[in-house]
Amino acid sequence: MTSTSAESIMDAAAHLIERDGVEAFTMRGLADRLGVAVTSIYWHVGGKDALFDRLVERLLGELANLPADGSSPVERIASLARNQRRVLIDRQHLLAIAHERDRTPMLFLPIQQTLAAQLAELGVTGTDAALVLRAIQVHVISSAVMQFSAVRGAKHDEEDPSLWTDDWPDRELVRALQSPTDYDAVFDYGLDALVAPLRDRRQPSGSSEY
Amino acid sequence: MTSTSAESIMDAAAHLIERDGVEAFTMRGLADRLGVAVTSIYWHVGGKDALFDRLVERLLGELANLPADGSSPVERIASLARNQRRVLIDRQHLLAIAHERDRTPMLFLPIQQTLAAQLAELGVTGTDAALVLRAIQVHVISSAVMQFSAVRGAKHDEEDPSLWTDDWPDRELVRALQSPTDYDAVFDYGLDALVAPLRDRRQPSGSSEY
DNA sequence: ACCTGAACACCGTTCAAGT
DNA sequence: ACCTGAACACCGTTCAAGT
Repeated sequence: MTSTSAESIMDAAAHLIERDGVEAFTMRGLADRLGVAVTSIYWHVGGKDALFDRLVERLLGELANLPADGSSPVERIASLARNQRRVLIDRQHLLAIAHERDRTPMLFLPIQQTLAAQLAELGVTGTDAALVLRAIQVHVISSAVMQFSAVRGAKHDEEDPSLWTDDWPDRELVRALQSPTDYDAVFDYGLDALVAPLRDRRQPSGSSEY
Repeated sequence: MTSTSAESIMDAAAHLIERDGVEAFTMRGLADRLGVAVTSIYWHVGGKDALFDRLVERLLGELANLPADGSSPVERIASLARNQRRVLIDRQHLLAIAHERDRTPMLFLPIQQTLAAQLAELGVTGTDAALVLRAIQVHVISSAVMQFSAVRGAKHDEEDPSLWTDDWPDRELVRALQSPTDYDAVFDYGLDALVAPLRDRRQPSGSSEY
């Protein structure tokens, strides 16, 4: 009764990828998992490309209607960014697929409108708003894309100590750089810097700059 | 006289990847290009993994000794970041390889020391310096990693206009978001925000905060 | 020391054939 | 409408064999 519908195939694929990673995924492996001939997958969802495209669509769905908590526009923008990031980190493998299929720009879309509304409340509009909006989006998505790869890389190789001369004065810095990167802290630092210029903004009293 | 040394194999591989992309690269294709049997490549440089590792090493070499122009520490930090970014964009395909092999953290290393020196001039040391340093590095590398994928993606698909209701008040914003992203501008905006907190810093008069 | 061809174990995908 | 097995054109890699 493993009714081999398109939807249940996608579920199995997502599960397999989540467990073994994208690079370990094969059509034949998926077919085995489903107890089905490979070719039957082609009938239901199409080839690997179509299957991955559908997975990205799923991720896009999860990104829609994210909550924006906070009592001020700036706080809501930061909240939105953090919530988007959380989903992307939770769905690392789907994010990796979106990346390698050149679909990362689509990840902008789901929260674009909400972000724009919050910026409008701050009086940020037009090309200014577009720039800020994209800067935030690139920060969220690109740092998530890289974190995934970076964290996996950190498990294998030891630090290269030869790059630091032993007489470098700031021992605390050297020690900090030798311990693994806290990507959450790095992300928050960057996000805070990005929204800082928005903090001393008038409410929509007009559009005066300077 | 195409002396098939390890070095000339790497040159050919880099050229092929630069021209046709990473995903189009095959061992057999490289062998054809060199007018040689596939197996001979294995003797000189090893398998595909070893070959890609060497390419990343090359990229690391290019990242060493980047110039840091500017009359103040903050300007030199920004200059360093921009120069690193330029190399990464120029070597997009090698960056993509480094990314998919989980080697992006290694790209931090070549300019880490120079960056630390400039931060020290500003009185930023210890764990503070480590955080700022990593925030800058993540900004440079991750945005470059993503830009590559995003720009290629933008060529295929048209914008999805259904997401913007026609009565959205800010027409200028909608128009700006429909035109392709200017990643240079987005990068500069982010970099500027990241170094902004460093601008109102004392010279190494001490370590007083607040 | 260097290069080769044959062979192996994998891929994704197509297609004619079944029910 | 749904599922199958066989077959094709590719991969990366190993290894015994040549010179």
